[in-house]
Amino acid sequence: MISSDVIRGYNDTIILYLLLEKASYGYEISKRIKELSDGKYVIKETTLYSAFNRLLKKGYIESFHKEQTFGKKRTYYNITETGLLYYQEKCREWELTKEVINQFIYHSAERQ
Amino acid sequence: MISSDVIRGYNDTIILYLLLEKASYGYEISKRIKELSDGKYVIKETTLYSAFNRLLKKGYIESFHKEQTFGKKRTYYNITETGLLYYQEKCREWELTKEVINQFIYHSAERQ
DNA sequence: AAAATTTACTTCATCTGTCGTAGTAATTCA
DNA sequence: TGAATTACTACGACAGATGAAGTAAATTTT
Repeated sequence: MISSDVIRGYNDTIILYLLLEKASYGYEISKRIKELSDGKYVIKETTLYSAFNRLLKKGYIESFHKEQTFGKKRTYYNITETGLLYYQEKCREWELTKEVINQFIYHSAERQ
Repeated sequence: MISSDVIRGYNDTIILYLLLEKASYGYEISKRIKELSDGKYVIKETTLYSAFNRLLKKGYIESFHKEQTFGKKRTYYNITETGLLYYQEKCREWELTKEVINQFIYHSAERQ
């Protein structure tokens, strides 16, 4: 299982990525993360919802409510323009981070 | 610059990697990190020394003093057997983590 | 020779993101 | 009808990173 210290700081990015696909809500996002990571990463509920609050405060996402006659009332989230910019910046940062950490990792065979 | 949240939890691994090369001490390790990362990552002093303490407590490194007639007295560190095992585990974890995060990153061109 | 810089740390307090525990409440499934 | 799933919220604790500040010896610059 993946250590939360590594993912830390990338949960926001992961969430923004999923909101780029489409507006969504907590439960759906958590399912999607598990799905896309092949079950290798399961985000904790509290981590997810505290990430939403952080992202809202920073203005990277917006919340709204859909009219719905079925199911429990959900809070949906949308990514904003600044949220997109932040996401893109994080993607560049990730490439850099990968390079740096790779430098200190023993790679079992030939690959970098 | 690299966000500390990502490196967080990999500082220990980075330090262990450098101690695998040879026994070393704080200042030298910090220089080496900067050097090997091409100046892309500079570890903070307090981060480094608190990492040493953590690693000592876990038994992943050992400290000793070299006899020296020159320079200020240094505390040298060695990696232990369990330290090596931990390092190897972290390397495997890193490969997994890369895969997972990559899944949520927009890659500008074709590469994975 | 004095002053500034570099080397080599230590202590302490604060911040942030993660996560455990717990609770609420509606809806769907058996 | 009871259990499980969906969809959250509140709160407190913890760990790692970091800023600020200080110490002190050694080296380099002026």
